[in-house]
Amino acid sequence: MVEKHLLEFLEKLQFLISRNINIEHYGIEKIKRICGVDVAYKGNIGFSVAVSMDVSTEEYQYKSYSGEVSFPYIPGFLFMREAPIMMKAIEGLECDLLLVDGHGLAHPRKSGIATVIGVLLDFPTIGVAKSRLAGELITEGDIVYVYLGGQKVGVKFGRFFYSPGNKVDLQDCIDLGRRGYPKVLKIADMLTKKLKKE
DNA sequence: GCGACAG
DNA sequence: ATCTTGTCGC
Repeated sequence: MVEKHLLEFLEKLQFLISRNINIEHYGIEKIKRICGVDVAYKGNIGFSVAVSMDVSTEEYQYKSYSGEVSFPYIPGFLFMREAPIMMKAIEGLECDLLLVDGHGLAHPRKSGIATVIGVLLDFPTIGVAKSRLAGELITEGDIVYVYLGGQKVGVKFGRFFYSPGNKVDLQDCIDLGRRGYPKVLKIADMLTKKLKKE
């Protein structure tokens, strides 16, 4: 159980982080290497895997980290549970853009796990989630947007949600989403589950 | 009070 | 996320 005063404190940190987001166009086409990070669990042990892949050759390398995870999963506070071990797995890998399993701006306080990691590392990140956390879906033309507080904070392609973490913009999310579910995340998910079995 | 709720 | 077999559908 997590005390109310701690969550209120964490909310303040999230507002601080959200005020430090840099929304700017990156340009998906300029990416040489792309990274993806995911986590799987076996009881209270978390296994995180970060995959770095060359966009043109699809050659990839990965790094993993495992350790006890004590913070519980609380909607809106996923970063406290997974960001620490995700960042350990990412450490040392080289890439231009990092994809995080979870939301970025499409969060109640515009501070999803992809945003937290992006701001802490001062690095370009995009959150890719499998389900909605906040906001409403509005279709405009051929794009389904996630609206929150009257502004577009993400997009939905197929069954996946893409939202800016840091140093990218909605257009980058659209360009990424149109390419289908990122291979690096698929590989990271696969490795993460394989790792916890051994 | 009730429903919603990333992984 | 995880617990879990077969099964309906593209």
